[in-house]
Amino acid sequence: MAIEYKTRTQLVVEILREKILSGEIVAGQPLRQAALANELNVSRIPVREALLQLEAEGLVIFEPHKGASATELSAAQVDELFELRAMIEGDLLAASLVHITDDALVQATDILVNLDSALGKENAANTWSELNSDFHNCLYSGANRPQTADLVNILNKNADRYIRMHLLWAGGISKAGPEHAELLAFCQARDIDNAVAKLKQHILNSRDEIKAFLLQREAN
Amino acid sequence: MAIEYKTRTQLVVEILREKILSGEIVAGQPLRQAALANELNVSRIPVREALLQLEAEGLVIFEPHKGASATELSAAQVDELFELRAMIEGDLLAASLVHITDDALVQATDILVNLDSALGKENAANTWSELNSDFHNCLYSGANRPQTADLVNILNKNADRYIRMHLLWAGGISKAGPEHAELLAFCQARDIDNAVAKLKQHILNSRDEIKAFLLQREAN
DNA sequence: TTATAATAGATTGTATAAAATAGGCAATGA
DNA sequence: TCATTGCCTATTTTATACAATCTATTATAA
Repeated sequence: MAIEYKTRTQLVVEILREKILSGEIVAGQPLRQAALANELNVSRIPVREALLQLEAEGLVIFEPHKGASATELSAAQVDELFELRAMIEGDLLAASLVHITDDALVQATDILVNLDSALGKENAANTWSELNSDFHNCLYSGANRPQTADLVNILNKNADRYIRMHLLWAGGISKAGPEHAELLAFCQARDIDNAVAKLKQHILNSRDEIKAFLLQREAN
Repeated sequence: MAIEYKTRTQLVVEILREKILSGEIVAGQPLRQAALANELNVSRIPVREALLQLEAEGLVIFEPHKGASATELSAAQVDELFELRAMIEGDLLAASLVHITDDALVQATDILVNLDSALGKENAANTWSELNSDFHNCLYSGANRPQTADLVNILNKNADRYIRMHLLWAGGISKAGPEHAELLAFCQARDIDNAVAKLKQHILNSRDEIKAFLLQREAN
């Protein structure tokens, strides 16, 4: 297997994204380029370019001469984000199920097993959200729509921070386990209508749980 | 009206985007940082950062140590892009029409007048596509979904290059004029279902025209 | 006391210079 | 002749240095 070369910028992107998603960098907090460069032992240029990339992902916002900061979390944004996801991912799943291979479905089953067993473990949030993303991407693999898949991944990178926060708080999206199983069953049966309905319901359910948590927190 | 400050990076973004959209920079052509910096009379750093932003918009692709190039145009991409637009913009319009103000509709009417008269003029492609974008955004102004609006604008920046190309070739999207008028009429009547249907049809029609052109060109 | 202007310090934005990497070409050996 | 190796050049990537801009604080005047 070929090793893939990574530029420092790319490494910094990954580190910062992880810190934002995990909550180590809290929303609204200004991101000082010099401090980050010092901490990561690189110059400011790769840090700057990494922040620009994260801006494109929506995790960071830039203001000229005022610098970057992690974007805020709000219930309104969650609403919008998860509704977009429900619509686009629903469409993507429908397109995918027409052509999806048995291989992909077997792979999805495997991921699901790991997903369930990940919940109790050490740093559940990281593993869980990664596997969760793998599971969904696996189901969309038959769609053959690269641009839409990219878009979904960007939206998911944004949704991820909310999901992780909720995982840390409540130990998990309560209904996710059974919902995943049902979704997979519909997919295996190539029952497009029910699969799409279940997927949308699944996404909107997690929206509701996360929103309830955020509203409660905003009240404080 | 406050003038807005622009960094050199932002200026370079605008210039390069314009060159790609207008076709002056052709797809696949490598974009040499040093040459661009020289031409625009800035250093390579702003050029680099501008290219990174354009990558986020999908107009440019980066390969480590090989540099950037304008992305290729293909009929398959048009299909995906315009179907995404039809879905998302349809949803956005539905959400918007519930709350849209009369002011916004009057403004849309004005834009439409300019749009029609722009067709014959000097550099029709630029003006037309800008006004076209304004018109659509105006109709979506009631939705109050900033994240979705951002997404739509990114997709439109991508679609724009195809639209401009087609404008240059055929003088215009043949059905756009009457379709815009019909769409606006449904919006003024707050007839959500028909408005959304018309919008989707409008987007998918332009897709068909553009795809036909691209397929013909690819055949050569 | 309040508001406005001036100044200092910090931080970003940009330019220039140095280091790292990829791709091509010539030299060497089978 | 063909393949392999090492070197050279073009280009990107990163570092350092400097200039422009913003923020907060202090001083001044109404």
